[in-house]
Amino acid sequence: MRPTVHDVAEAAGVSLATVDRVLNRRAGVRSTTVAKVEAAISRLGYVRDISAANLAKQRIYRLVFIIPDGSNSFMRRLENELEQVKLRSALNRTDITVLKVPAFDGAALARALESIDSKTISGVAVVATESPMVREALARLHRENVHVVTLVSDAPAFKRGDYVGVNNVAAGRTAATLMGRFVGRRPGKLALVAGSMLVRDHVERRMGFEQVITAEFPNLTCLPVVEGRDDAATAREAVAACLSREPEIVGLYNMGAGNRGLIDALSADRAYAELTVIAHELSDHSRRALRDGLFDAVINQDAGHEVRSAVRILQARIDGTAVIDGQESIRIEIYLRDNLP
Amino acid sequence: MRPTVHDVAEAAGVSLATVDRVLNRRAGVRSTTVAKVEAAISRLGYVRDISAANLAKQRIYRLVFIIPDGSNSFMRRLENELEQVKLRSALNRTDITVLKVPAFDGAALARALESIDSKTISGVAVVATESPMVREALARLHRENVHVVTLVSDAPAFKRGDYVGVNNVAAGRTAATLMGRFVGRRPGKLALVAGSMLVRDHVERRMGFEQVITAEFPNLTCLPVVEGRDDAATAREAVAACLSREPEIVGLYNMGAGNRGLIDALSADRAYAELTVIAHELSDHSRRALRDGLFDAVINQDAGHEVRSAVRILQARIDGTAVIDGQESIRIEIYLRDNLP
DNA sequence: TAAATTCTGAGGTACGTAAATCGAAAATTG
DNA sequence: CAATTTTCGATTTACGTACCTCAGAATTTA
Repeated sequence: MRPTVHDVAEAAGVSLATVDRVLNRRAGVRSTTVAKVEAAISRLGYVRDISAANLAKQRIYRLVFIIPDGSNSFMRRLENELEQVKLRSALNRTDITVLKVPAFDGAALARALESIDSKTISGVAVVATESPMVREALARLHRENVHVVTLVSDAPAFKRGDYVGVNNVAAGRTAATLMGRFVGRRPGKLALVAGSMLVRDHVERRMGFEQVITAEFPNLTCLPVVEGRDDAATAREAVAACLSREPEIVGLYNMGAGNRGLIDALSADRAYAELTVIAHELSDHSRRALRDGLFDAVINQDAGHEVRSAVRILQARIDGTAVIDGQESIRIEIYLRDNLP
Repeated sequence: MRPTVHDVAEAAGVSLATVDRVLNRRAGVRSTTVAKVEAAISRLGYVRDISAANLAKQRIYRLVFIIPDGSNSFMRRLENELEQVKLRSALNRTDITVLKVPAFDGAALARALESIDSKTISGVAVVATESPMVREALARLHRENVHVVTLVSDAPAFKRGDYVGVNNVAAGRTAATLMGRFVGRRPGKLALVAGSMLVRDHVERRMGFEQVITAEFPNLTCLPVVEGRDDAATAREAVAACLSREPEIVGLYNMGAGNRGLIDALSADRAYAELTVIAHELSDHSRRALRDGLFDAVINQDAGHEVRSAVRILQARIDGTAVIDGQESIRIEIYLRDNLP
């Protein structure tokens, strides 16, 4: 049977109240007495029963998720997964509020962060944009003991919280290796498609991609990035124009959203079936494209995993328990038509 | 605020004891009264507070994991992950017992299953071998309300539990697509290495692999399987012999354990660096081989994820709560040197 | 209608912890 | 040494649920 506070009190030769004061770091206990209690705790191997504690405490994990508004499909997937988690959140004494802020707007993000009341909120997960105001707002939260995880886009200047997401440079490198290996030795050009080069993710993916292509596949050259602006029609036009302009293209890397437009453009001409196409984000569209042979590989990060990880990490930080690294590390997933989940 | 049993009792116009009887399916409640209570429950959206219930119930999730003994490295990884989970299991009121049984021994497995006391054990996770005795033992557990998940190797005849693991045919197909695409159009032979063809996983992976190679890469032919017997020295000898015997080999697929021997054999001759090598299981050895360019890709299933999933699923079945499919589905992971976690 | 049986209510204790009060004891200060 | 402050003990209530008892009400059976 697990030892309880009563056992600890008895073993330490103090009263239950004192054990409680030590456990909850309340004042009014001599340091020698603290030591006695802690000795008893470790001697007995006492661990606090968190569910009982939370029951007594009437604890509710009040978390806030801040994600960008707009049409970015990954953000919409995150939002959708958050809804799923919210449906089950009552079971875990967890209350999640989702705040949507305009994308690429540091000031708006900072305002959202400033609006968080550290009296009632104990954890924040945020898709961070870099800016001094944001940094200061995050620092304020940290000072006021609100735990923070940065989601998807790491804010490198803020090192006091956890990061949930992938390394996008590595994701770009992964795409490049697949591209280079799939294309083979023949020379040719590669078309790069991005939603917008304002998105940090896309910048990083491109960097990783070009690094590897340049260093390891000298037969291939990257064309300037085509911007699809997160819109199917625009993406379709842009890709179609690029493909007809450049007959030597052997491969295409879509580093962001806009798979639908890309698929439309590729479906237009049967000759394009020869192209090696690598895209990001597993969705209904990209799954079908994989099955149909239009896409050769899809790089993905699991939005559901990210949301659940963020919640688990925040809960662990609030409870003061350990996080399981293996469980919370987000993978750069590679999908071919054969290993679709 | 969440509604409690008190609220339900009041709303239904009955006493707390009656609500309790309905909730816990105790006898002695008229069906009309049951209906009244259930109406109130759904009207208020009452959900039982599981941690409070478990506290009151003094519930401990007593789980048994049965895994094969022997040198299979994936099983040893499972065992290791189980140890990690056990370290944290007190926090979750979970008590895990690990039983090791001889590999490939249906009778021994059946005996282990029969030894499980359904009075004290509420969930079993088992790496199942197919056999009538095993099937009967699993059916007994099901009859006695012990929840079962089959781990890694699905026992197809037993459909009353959950499955945690990957589709190994699909894993083999994935390896084949990578192989075919990486090798390119040049003709050649492929060496296949297995631990032992007694292992169901390896049989399935081979089937998937050969399916895809035959159907889609006519330039490639698969050589007969080389058996490494899960032993580094044996594997090294067998692979080296095969490689020197067949000069036309362009690729090598190791569908099971024995990466260490394989790496040794490949390191012996610099000419082998040209080979496309795809292996299973991400370990220190295979990571290094990936980094060094000796391996081109590694297919992996996350042992930690599988163990944690099995535990979560069993807990959910015991509590009668829902399982989150996206969280519990095990992925066929592809690792290149660029996306190593 | 009486007797037997089935339902239901009221109330209690328990699980392990949190948090509070209040008085007593101990330590520190002047 | 007295006055003050700090430390500690004993006890209580509460969280939401489980499970028990016992008496009384409602229903069914004889």
